[in-house]
Amino acid sequence: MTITAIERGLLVLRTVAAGYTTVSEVSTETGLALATTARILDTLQQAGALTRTEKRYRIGPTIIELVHAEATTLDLLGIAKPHLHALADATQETAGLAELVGDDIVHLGQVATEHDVSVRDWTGFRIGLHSGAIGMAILAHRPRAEIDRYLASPLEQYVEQSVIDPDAIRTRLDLVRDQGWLATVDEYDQGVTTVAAPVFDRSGCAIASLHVHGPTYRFPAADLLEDVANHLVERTRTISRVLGHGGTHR
Amino acid sequence: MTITAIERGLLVLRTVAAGYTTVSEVSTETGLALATTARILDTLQQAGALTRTEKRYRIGPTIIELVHAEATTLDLLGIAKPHLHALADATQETAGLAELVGDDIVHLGQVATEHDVSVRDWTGFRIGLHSGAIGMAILAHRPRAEIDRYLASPLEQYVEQSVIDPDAIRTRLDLVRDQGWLATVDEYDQGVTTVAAPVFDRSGCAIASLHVHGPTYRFPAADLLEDVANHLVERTRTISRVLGHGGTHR
DNA sequence: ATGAGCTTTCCGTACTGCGGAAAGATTGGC
DNA sequence: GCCAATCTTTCCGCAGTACGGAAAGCTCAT
Repeated sequence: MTITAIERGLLVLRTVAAGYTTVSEVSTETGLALATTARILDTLQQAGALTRTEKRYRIGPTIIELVHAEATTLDLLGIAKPHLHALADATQETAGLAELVGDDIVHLGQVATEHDVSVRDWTGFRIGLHSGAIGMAILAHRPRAEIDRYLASPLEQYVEQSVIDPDAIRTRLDLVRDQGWLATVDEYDQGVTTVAAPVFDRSGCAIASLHVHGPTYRFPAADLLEDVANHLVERTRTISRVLGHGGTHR
Repeated sequence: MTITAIERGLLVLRTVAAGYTTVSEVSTETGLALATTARILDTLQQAGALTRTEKRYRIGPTIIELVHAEATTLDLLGIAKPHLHALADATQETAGLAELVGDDIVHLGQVATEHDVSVRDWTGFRIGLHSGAIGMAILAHRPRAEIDRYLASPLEQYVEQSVIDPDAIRTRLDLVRDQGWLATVDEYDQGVTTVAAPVFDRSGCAIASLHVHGPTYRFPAADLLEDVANHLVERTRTISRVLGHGGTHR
């Protein structure tokens, strides 16, 4: 059973987008009663989904914001996808992309190698920035006030090895800024090592990170951490450039 | 009184756009009961406002289409606005822009001169393509099959002087193609003369038209029709170029 | 096999959303 | 200025929709 009022709300939005902009035009086109149409239009307007000029309605900021959030995400993943494939091939481990949303990271997508038969898919998963390399790679390149505010708030201990001491986290953030990447062992998930590097937007703020992760017992292979990290940083530099940034190390 | 179900639908959409993508995440974030949240998500998904991959939701095509319709309209009007002002100044009459929507035109905006104190604002008004110069300027530069289909359908007689004979309309369309513009007297509205020219997109199809209109008793001034038409065509050529088109007459 | 956590479905019922009608507002013709 | 036409807004009685607690179902880790 679906909700008729929501269906009608969407029908009215589509009708307005199609160019029928007054109460009576929308009522005629949708077949809804005038009073019903007026009430739906008013509800959508008060919620910001429609705006009203005199007696005519048009699509409002709330709808535009929905798509902006979605389109930005789709663009970033599209740009990153070939790089994720390249990283997965080069390292023979899972490569992934996560973006900053509020004080959390959200996984946008990942690419596994063919021999990773039972790899967990983190796509859509959301977790705090301090949870591991993926989040701290981003946090290190956020405005100072934002970092201070985040570290002043209570930090959740996701696993036994979660680092929640602000000073210890600051040390890690310094490391990210110095070398351009961060590796964490067993923090994001038990038995998983993660190497991550930040992706920058035009303004120089980190908005996402790219990472490679694998089981700690085999990843990274002996003496190959720097190699993986260099591959990673090279890819994030390219992606950042596409987004209008000059790269971390000029 | 507004409609709670529609408000909740929009709240759920905003929550998904913010990165909370599963039923339980959305329920927790919004404070809605699990069953309620599940039903709202399902309704939005069936209407195309959300899409679902496994147990995660994201913004769907219906919402993206809403904004596309709106954004395209806003872009075109923004581009045309300075030209409308220039035309209004040059002719001392009202200049306007209308776009093609289905088999109709919809007025996007108009600019009146200061001495037009009681001019009617057609913004948002929708009417068939054959209603006058504004629509026929567009129809003349649509694909042949589309013109045939339109002229084969019953045509509404909006006013006494409406031309609804397909052969007579085809003659007018030929005229538009020959000279680049069309003038009609008393057809769009009683006592109003309209001069219109088409605006082209990148592919060479007319998607909108620019027009100047005024009371028939004074517009256009004696022997100045060609002058007004030339101003108009010049402006539509510039706008079309911005949209990626080479112009009607190379 | 079992427990935890999440999703889906059920179902009794309260109150939300509905629409016809009336009141109000605007516009244009005379 | 008056009046008719048309559109918008508001009212209100009521039918049935949407609600949410609870249970059933599913998935995954141990």
